[in-house]
Amino acid sequence: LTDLAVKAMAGKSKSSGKREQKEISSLEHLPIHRHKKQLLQAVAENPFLIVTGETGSGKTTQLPQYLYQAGFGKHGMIGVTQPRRVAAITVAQRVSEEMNCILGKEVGYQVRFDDCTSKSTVIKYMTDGCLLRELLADHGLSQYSTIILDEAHERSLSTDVLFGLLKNMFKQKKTQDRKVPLKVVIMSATLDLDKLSEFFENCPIVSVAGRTYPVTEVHCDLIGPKDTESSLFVKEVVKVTLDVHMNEEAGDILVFLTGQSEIERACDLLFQKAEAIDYRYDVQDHSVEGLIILPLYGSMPTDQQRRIFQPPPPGIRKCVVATNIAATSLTVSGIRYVVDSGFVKQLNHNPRVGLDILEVVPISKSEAMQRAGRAGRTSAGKCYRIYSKEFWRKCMPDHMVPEIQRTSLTTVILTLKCLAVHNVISTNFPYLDCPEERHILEALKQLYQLCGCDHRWGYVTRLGQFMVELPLPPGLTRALLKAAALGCEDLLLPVAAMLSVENVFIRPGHPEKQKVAERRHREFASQTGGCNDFTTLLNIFKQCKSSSASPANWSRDHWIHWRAMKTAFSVETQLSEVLSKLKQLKDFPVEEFDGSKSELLRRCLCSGYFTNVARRSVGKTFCTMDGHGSVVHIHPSSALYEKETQLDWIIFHEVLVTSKVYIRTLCPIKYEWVKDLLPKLHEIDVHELSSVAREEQTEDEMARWEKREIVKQEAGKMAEEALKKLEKRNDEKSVSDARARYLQRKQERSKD
DNA sequence: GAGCACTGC
Repeated sequence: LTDLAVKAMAGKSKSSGKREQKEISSLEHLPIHRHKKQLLQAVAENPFLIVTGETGSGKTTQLPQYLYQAGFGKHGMIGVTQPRRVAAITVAQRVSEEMNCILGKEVGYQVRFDDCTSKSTVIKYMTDGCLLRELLADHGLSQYSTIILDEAHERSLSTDVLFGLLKNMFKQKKTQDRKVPLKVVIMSATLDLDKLSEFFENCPIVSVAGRTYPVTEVHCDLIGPKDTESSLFVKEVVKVTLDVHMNEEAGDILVFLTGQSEIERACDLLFQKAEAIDYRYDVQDHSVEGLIILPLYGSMPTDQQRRIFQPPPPGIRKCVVATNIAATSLTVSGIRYVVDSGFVKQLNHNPRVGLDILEVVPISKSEAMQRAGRAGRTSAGKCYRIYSKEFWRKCMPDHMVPEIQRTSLTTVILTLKCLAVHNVISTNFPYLDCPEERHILEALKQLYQLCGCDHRWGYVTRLGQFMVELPLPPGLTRALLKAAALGCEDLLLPVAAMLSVENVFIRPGHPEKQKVAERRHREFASQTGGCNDFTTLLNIFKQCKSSSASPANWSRDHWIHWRAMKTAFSVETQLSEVLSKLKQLKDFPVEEFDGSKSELLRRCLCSGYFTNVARRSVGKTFCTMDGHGSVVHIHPSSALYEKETQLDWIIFHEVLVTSKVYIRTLCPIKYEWVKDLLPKLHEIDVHELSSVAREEQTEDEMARWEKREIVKQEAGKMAEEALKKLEKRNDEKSVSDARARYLQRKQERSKD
C-alpha cells in the first residue's frame, strides 16, 4: 500500500496544514453546517435523499457525523462509498481525527487488501466495489442502518449497479427482517438531479453551497468541429500554454491531455522553446524561462509524482501536463490556470465486433466544467479551452456516457443473477441509464458459454456462483476454476494475478535503453521455450518472488515494474485464499486430467479462453472463431511475433485496436482441445437465454429469425466501420491489403 | 515492428 500511502499523504499534508491553523470549531463554518437540521429531518422522513454540493461543502466528512450524532448508528453502521481507494482512506483518516478516535475503531475504512474496521466501527468508508461484494454475502445489508453513495455523478459501474439494487430493496421490501428500514443518501455534484430524484421515488434534494472561487472560461477557437487529428491538439495546447505563461499573472498551470505519448510530445515542444533538454533522461529540475514542466500520468513512477505536489520555488511557475488523472484522482494544489484540450482517451466496448477499443473522443460539457473547476480551488482562476464555442455546441455531449453503457456487462450480469435478479433486462431491473439490449444479450451469451448460466432461461449455475467470488474477468475465472478442479491452480494463480495488473514490462523512452530492456524481456520468454506468453508471465512471477536479492532490485535490473509486481503478489494471495475456501465446499468439482503435463496450463486456459480462439488465415494474419470472424495480428511484444507461419490454432488474452487489430498475450493450442467447446459459441440463441426475462416465451419463430438477421447485418456494418477507421491510420499498401482480406472473407462467408 | 485513459473487486 506504499503508493496509496504516498497519495494519501499528499492530500493529507494539505488538509492537516489547514486544520492546524484553525480550531475544530471551524467545522461549524462549513457550508453544510447550516443544513444540519434539514438534512437529519429529510433522512428521518424519507427512504432516499439526494444531497448535492460542490467541492468544499463538507458533505463527505460531515453528513456521516451528523447522522451518527443523531443516533442513526445505533441499529447498524453508516456506510459511505467512494469510487476510489485513496479517497476512502484519506476521508476516513480525516473523520477519525475530527471525532478524536483511533482510525479503525469508531471510524474505519475498507478497500481491497486493506480492511481497517473493527466491531466498534460505526462510520465505515469503503469503495463502491467493496459494498457490492458485501451485498453478495448479505443481500439485506443487515450490518448497515444507512448507506451513503458519494460521488454519484461519476457514475462508476459499481455505483450504477448499487443504484438499481438499493431501489429494488426498497421496492421489494426485502428489509422486513430489519428493526429499522435502511436509509439511502446519494451525494452528487449538480448533474441530472431531477432524473436521479425521479429514479429514487421522487425523493427530496438538499443543495449545499460549495466553497470554490469563480473561474473565467476562455474559448481559444483553435479547434473546431472538423478537427479530429490528435497531432493537432497537442500543438495547440502547447501554444495556449506558452501564451498563458507569458501573459498571465503568477499562478500554476494544469494542462489536460489524453495520454502518455501526447504528454511527452507536449513537454518536448515546451522545452524546445528554450533549449533542447530531454527531461525523460534527467530528473533534475528544468525550467523554460521560469516555467517548471511536470508530466503526470498513471503509470509514472511514484517518486516523480511526489514533485507534482511541491510548490515551485519563488518566482517560478509550475506547469503540470496531465491526463484525466488530475480531474478526479489527484488534486494538485495552487492551480490558477487550466488549459483544456477537450479530449479524453476512453475504452469503449463494442458488442457487434466483440472488441474493446481505446479511442480518443471529445469530453462532455460536464467533464469540461469539472476540469475548469480545478482552477478555482484556492483563488479565482481562468480556464483556457483550445476549442471553439461551436465545437462545444456540436461535438461535446452534455454528459459522459456512463460506464455501464460502455463496458462488457458479463461480470455485472453474473453479479445480478447471484443476487437473485434473474431478469436482467431493463423491463425488470431498474437501471438509471439502461445499457443497450445487445450489450446485455452479448453478456448473457458469454456467461452461458462459460457455463456461468443455464441453457434454459439463463439461470445462474453452481459454477456461476463460484465464479462470482473471484475478482477476475470471467474467462480467466473459468480457467482458474478448471485448474482448481484439476488440482493445478498453482500454475494458473500467478498467471491470473499477472493479467490482473497493469503491464509489468518497462518500456524506456531512450532508444538504447529500450533495446537493453527488450533483450531482458525476451530472455524471460526463451527461458520457458519461447512460445507461450502466459508461461512467460508465470516465469517472471516466480523469479521475482524467489529472487535472492530484494525483489525490488531484481525488478529494476530486469526492467520490470516493481509496483505492478507487488500488486500481482497481493492479487495472487487473495485469489489463492478465495479458491481454498471454495475448494472446501462439498460440491466443488474435482476432475481428472488425461493429457500430458506440458499441456496442463494451456488446457486450463482453453476452458476459459475458447471464446478467444483464432486460426491462422492468410500470411501472418489470424481469424477469430467467435462468430465475428475478425482479422487479427499478433502484437510485436509477443514471443510469437514473426513466428506466425509456424502456428495454426491459438488462444489470446486480449485485443488491442491501434494501427491494426492486435492480439496480445497468447499461446498455441491444438484444435482437439477446443473442438468440443467451439460449438458452444454458435449453438445458443441469445434470445432464448433472456426470454424468461422479457416474458416473451410465446414469441414465434419468425420474429426471432428476423432479429437474428438484423444482428448479422449489424455485425457486417460494424466490420466495415472498423475497417474504415483503420484505413485512415494505415498507409495505402496496408489499406489495400486489408480491403483484399475483407473482400476475401466476405466471399468465403457468402460461399457458406 | 508496437506505443495502451482511469477506476474497482
